[in-house]
Amino acid sequence: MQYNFNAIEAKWQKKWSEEQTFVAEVSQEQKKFYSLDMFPYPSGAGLHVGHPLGYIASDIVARYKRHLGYNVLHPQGYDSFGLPAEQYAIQTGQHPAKTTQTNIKRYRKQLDQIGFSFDWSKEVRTSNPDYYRWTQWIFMQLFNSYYCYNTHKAKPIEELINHFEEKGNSGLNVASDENLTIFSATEWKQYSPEQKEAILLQYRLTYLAETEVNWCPALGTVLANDEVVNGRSERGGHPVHKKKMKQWSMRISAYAERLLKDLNQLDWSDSIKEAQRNWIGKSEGASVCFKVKNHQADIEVFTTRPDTIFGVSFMTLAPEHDLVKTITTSKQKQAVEDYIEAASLKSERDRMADVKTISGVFTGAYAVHPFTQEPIPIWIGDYVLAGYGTGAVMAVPCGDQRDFDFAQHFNLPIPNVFEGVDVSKEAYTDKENTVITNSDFLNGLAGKKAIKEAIKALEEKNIGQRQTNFRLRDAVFSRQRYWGEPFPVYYVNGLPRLIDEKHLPLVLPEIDEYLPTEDGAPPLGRAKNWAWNTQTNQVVENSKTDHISVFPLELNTMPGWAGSSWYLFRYMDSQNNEAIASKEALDYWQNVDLYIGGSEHATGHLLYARFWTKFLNDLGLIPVEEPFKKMINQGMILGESAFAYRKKGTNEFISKNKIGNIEVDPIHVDVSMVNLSNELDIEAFKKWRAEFESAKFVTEENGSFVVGREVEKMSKSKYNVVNPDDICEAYGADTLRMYEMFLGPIEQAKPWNTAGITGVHNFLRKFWKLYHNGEQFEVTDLPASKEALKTLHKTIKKVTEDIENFSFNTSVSTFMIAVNELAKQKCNAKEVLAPLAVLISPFAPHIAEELWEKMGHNDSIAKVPYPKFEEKHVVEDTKTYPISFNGKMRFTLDLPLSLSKEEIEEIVMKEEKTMQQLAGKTPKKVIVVPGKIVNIVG
RNA sequence: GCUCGGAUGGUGGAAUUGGUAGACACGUUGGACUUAAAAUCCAAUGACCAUUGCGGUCGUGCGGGUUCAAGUCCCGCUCCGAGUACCA
Repeated sequence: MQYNFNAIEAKWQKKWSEEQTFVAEVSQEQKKFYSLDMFPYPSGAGLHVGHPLGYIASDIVARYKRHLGYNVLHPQGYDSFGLPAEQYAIQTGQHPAKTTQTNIKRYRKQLDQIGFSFDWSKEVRTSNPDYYRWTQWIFMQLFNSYYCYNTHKAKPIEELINHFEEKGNSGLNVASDENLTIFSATEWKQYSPEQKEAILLQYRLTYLAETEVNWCPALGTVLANDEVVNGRSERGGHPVHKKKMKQWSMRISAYAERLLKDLNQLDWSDSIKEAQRNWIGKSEGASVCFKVKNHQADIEVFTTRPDTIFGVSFMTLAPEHDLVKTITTSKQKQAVEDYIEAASLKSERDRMADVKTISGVFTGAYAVHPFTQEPIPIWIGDYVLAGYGTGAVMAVPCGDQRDFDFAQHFNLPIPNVFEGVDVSKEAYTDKENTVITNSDFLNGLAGKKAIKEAIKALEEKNIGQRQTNFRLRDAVFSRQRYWGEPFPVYYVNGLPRLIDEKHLPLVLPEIDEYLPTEDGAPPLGRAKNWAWNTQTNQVVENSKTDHISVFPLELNTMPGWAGSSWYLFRYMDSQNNEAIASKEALDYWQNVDLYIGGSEHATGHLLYARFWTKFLNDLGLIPVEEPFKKMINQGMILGESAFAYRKKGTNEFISKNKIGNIEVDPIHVDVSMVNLSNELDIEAFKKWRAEFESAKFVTEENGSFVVGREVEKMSKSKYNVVNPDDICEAYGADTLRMYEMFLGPIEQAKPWNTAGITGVHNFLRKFWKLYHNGEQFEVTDLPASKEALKTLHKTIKKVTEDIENFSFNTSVSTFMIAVNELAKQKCNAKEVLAPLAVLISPFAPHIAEELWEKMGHNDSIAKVPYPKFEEKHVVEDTKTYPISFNGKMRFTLDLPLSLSKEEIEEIVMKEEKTMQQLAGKTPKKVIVVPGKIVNIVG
């Protein structure tokens, strides 16, 4: 009988959906297991073959846990706000909601076709008002909270107001902006409501602040670093420069210590935890205050090496540092301004990455060394970043390589403060093994002791103090985009007010074009109805704005990570209209037992979700402090990107072999427009984007246009996406599932390649044939042979271990070996074949269901108890020993496992082949490891 | 640059604690079946030397080291991938 996978798979997918096989409800009698995937962004390119890799793995575990008797929550949804839909809207004029809807439909069809055991009744979409209502609600809770360092918890802002009313703002140990003005209770009471609100914003967990952005005047918008290439916009090649903008920020830095500490309790890979540790970047040291000569100003720096303070020979400020303009001398003014202008064109990443080009300008001003009172020249240099620490460093060239390089480049002195160390060629950065010299009271001290003494002196002289710094910056939360959650905020006299909870969701308004306004306001500035009437609590026409009862609404929207920071809780009770989820559901499902997704989210999504979880826990809204207990990071399935090369600054494309010395920018082209010989379909390319319609092409002699290829992340923005649909069609979902697992370790990245898929497909056909005799289904009730039972139990053991270790590729191999063996043994005993079907059902659920049904069962295989491994079927009494000479295996010998070390040695030494190998020589040593190996050393 | 990964046959990969390197597949080659093809089945397949058989040498990105024994541990590199704070 033919293995008709298309029919079988359609049949069972329909059945699972009709019978709601995988719907999970809170059940106090059953232990829970929450298996979650990072939900997809429904891109126009469709689900690509990289997505299912993780989904298949989590589905295998979900199905496996059901066999073990767990109540499994395994939901799926869509991260459906985001830039690509908006970009598409700009290009085509279609509403992002509409294209998103279309894309979701396609994703759903593709997901269904792979046979996942998702509970679709719990689906969420971050762009649904029913969902983002709660995202807005959480934003409001953040706005209404501050962070107390004494209790290590977020607290209602009212408590802070009470404190202000009683004691002013001194003596508080709470998270806030820097540069606070200290006020008394009396002063607080005299402040106007506007002044009070401005002060409170300095404490709220989400607040407005001036932040630097990449501003592209031609596009009238802010660009991600990603979208800026060599100081120009990726789209259109327009100039981009740094600009300060007032934006919402999230005070994640308040949680830095907890985010760091609680990593220890997570069952995540060490590498991801390490990445988060480094991202949070806790460093201990001191803040030091340098006076500026002939100015009132102070420059504050943070250093982890206060012990080297006598090695300071200059200071470097970020070009954007506030003081630069005031301290620069008239003589240096022009040079400094030019430098600032040049630096504003560079991206932060370029500034960090480019250590070879050393640049900087002297401001003409001097600081005063706090101990020696010597003047220290103040420079600006783009290796110092404004958003980092205080945006200023005390440069110690003998102890820091970047400072050293800077000093050497500009001929600045390099005083040595390390005893017996040569610093003429490079800086000496070892903290521990050094003794300080040329440093007054620090002379002769070493390591931690020197640091401690330095800090003590700084504190005594009141010019600095011990300080713990975090690299983690507060997260900018505003986007100048249309397709995101609107802020539930309106402005009274320029200060933010929240609309009342009752009136959520604040629904995204309609606009005529998805572009910024002519005067550079975000797209929501185009909305005709985007003002808030505080009388009726409704969105009304902008023209009604009177700043008395009708006020303008916020024009920014929230970033992509807002909706994904808490979605795991919404799945528990996704239809709830009263709360993010019911208490009952939150208490039962707790948090995610297994989270599978890419490690590229290591420091983005995974940190923000932890932050929001902790915050919601602080408010008592959820019972857990961490969202994801265990996580597995699937390696990326990489795509082969295609590039067309555009001559710099033109709209002329040059075929790969014609480039020669011409300077070109590589531009991603959609892989679907490129054939197997790497030739581009020029007509399709021209139609692809308006800007290419008038492009010119330099082709090869034969008229073809050749593109470049590179293996990269598979991503819509790289236009290199390959879909799983064709594979399901040609080989079936079970084959796709097993093939993706067979490709290699789940955590390892690999380029997509379908070369081996027939092997897996053939395996499933062989598996099917085990249960058949020619055209007839044939499984007998006769007892199985000893060998067959051995094969089965060996397989149970290995596959189970592999699932527990997330080593799915080796379980597929194990199934292949089992089927090869059972086929050889001509086994068709139900005693073996029934448990085998259960064993394979997490991997290939459709074929397993079908065979299970044929074996006479009416119910789904999904919740059938997992087969039990029995040791007695697999015990071995002999071992094939490798006999090595000097570590090289020469022959093998079958010996009983019961033999002792001495007995083994005796037998081996008597063996004729041993004599041959030794050729009359006496061995120096014989190493016998029973059950493992014999090694004879000559 | 910095942070985190990775590198094993022609290809994807396997190898529990350091203990027979290359399981399982793909591909290739040869054979069976067939009028033929497909499908299926059987055999060989790391490289090199030898080949009548027994065998031997080299071999896990590169260079060192530890060990009776290293793909695995240590030190130093090279190349590739991811992240780098507005792609998601």
